[in-house]
Amino acid sequence: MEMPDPELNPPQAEAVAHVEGPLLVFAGAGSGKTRVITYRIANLVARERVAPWRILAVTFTNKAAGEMRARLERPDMLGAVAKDLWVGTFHATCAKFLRLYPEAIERTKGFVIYDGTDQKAVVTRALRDLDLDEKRYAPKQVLGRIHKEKQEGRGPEEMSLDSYLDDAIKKAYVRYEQALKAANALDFEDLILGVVRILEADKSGQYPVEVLQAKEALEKKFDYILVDEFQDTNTIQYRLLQRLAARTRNLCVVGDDDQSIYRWRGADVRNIRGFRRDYADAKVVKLEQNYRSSKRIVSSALAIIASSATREPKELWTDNGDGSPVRVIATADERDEAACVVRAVKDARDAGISPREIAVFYRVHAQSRVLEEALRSVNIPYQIIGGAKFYERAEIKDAIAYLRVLVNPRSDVDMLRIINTPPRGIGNTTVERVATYASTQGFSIFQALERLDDFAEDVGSAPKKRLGQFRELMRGLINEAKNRPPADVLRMVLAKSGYKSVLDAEDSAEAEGRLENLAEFEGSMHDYATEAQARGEEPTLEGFLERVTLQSDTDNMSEQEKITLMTVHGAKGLEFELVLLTGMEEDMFPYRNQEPRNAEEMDEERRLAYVAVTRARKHLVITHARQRQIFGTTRLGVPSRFVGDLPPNVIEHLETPAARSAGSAGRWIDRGSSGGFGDHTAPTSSRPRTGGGASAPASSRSWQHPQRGAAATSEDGGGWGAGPSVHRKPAAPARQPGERFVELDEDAGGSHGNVRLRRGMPVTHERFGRGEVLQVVQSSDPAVVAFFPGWGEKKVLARFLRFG
DNA sequence: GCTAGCCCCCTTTTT
DNA sequence: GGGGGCTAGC
Repeated sequence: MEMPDPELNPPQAEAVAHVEGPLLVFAGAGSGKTRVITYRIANLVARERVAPWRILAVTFTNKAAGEMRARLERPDMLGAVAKDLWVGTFHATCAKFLRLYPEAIERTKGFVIYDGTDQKAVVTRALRDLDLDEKRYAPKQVLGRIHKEKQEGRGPEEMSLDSYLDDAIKKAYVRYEQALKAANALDFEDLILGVVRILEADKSGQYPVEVLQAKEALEKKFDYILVDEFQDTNTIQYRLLQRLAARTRNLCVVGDDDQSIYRWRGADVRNIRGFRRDYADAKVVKLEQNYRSSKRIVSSALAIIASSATREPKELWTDNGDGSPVRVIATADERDEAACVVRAVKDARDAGISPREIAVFYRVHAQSRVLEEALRSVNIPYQIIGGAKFYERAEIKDAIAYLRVLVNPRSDVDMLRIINTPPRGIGNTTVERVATYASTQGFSIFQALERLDDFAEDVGSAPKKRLGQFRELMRGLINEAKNRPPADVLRMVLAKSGYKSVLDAEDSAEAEGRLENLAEFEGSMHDYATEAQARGEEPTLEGFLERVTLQSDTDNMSEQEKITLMTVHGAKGLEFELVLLTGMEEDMFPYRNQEPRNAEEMDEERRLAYVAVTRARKHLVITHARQRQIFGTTRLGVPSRFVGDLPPNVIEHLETPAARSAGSAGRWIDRGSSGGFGDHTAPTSSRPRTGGGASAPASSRSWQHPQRGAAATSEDGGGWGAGPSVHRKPAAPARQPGERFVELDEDAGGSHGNVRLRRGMPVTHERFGRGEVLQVVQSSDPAVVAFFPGWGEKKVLARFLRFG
């Protein structure tokens, strides 16, 4: 078992060779981070003779974990001994440990993990039980708050009560926790928090022996801990790491503050600074050489991230060649954009680029449909990551609910889901009665059914009979499920519950689709069984269910000859030869729904754009549309401020014919000298490229950098709603990055700047004074028909109005 | 008790 | 545009 002799640059080698004590690695995009982590692990095992099972490597996704393990298992790395490493996500790792000591967190062996939908169902019930108005306390909001508290490591008792609503939220939190415990269930946060609580138990005598035993085992468990994507850890995860590493302090964290894109779900970049504070003696290594992308791509990325407010000082650079220009293509609308993507993909394929090396990114899933349609219509194979999730389809959730009840009959969320699915004459009223009886007696639904006679007077004789039949069905299934392969259990459940026959009888395309999905689901159970056996594990229903809940969309990415469509978030950690970044318009990317973004949110959008751009190795194509239909409305779009940030000397502006005829003046622009694949966008009629700054002629598509400098100062969207823009040229028909656009509702609404318009909304016009919107007129320069007292109905351009 | 239709809302999403 | 949740009416 010899260490490979990798070619590492000096900082990489430094990080790999570091053995004892804390280590902080700043790993710029494409700087060979994965390589450093794997080599470091190999070094620990092969050279430092550390037992592999005493090393924990935490990754961001299961896929990343699988790849890391696969690399380490290669014969030229560690080979078979790598199997003993603990490699996994925070959640999978904690679940694995808690399965060993479920009593320490007041659960039993078969505990289930509730996903977001299940969690929401529990909260909704809790709110109902507490008689809290669902309007005032939206389940989603309350759940969000509970998560936040948990991510910060606070139970209901430690909650800070800031507003008058918090009292109720605290009650809901308490109830939620009770319900999970009663159901022998955990949510995602519980996995982390549970382990932290074990580790933080003291010997004061108030903790049961199970907890102290688990604590002792866990404290001794790991000698070396490595964490990838550290910038996206949250408070509780960082606390977990600190506790796990308390004994040895051999904690190595790897991250890049510029790629922190999960603040909205609790991730805290400040953990990086916290690490420096908490481990003042930590060795700090910066990986700044990018091996992935061309110079043009790297400088584009740097230009985007440069104006981010808080950054660790570092400079990404590359030795790679200039590469082909970054193409920025103006398109007429989302269909034209999709057509443009199709052409680019075809050209790339013709140029010999493998489809698996091509990715199409967008900011929100809603953008994917049009792209999918376009690709399908020309038979370009694609895979789409995320979006309508397979496991969230009703029939799959139903099947999972049945399976989970078999493993864990106390799981009420699941019982409530299947008790009348397929319809078996047990209506809401009956279900509510059972649920009420159960909760007042402290029973689970299933336990309540076992005591059906005790509350028989509450339900009529017919419902009682049906409840009895359902109970017998479930008893039978539980019995027969024992010692059967998971896929067999599923087939049995679908047959005996009547689920399959109901779908069979329906004879509709929709039912057909559901049956296909269930067949696919069964296939995934077979896959799981095969994989488990390959690892030398017994395939179990519990194991399968855990995998289903803890797996991510990217985990299912295939290596087929297909191009990949995904959100920018999904693209983290990946790389492609060609990246097509679509929808680069203000308010699409940076995305904004209703509220204006604050500076922090804008910074996160910026980092997201940085992540998107740095995924590309050789070619980067950025598209934007002048007009876009999304969420049922048409928006007029101006190029994203991030496009405006790109250095003029690396980009090439192009325009589709449709964009040209639809939009303002402008022509195909092509330097002719551009490398890269096909030149589909380049009719020969070209005029000199606009470049060199603000002196570009106003009539051309000169928006690439008309207001450099100004844009940087209005970073948080200060121009929005703050009256006429401070950094745009109002006279030019060509719109500027950062300029406001108008969103039009079908007949009566829309938004202008950060204002969402409705019919009847008050507006103010400089000459006509205050009025009321009657109609919105969609055109390249949108207008409204409004009624102004004293003037009557007037059609005025939206950009001359103030709203309110 | 069931279901058709209506209304509302809409980031990103791991796990 | 489309999915999910709720209501009203059968």
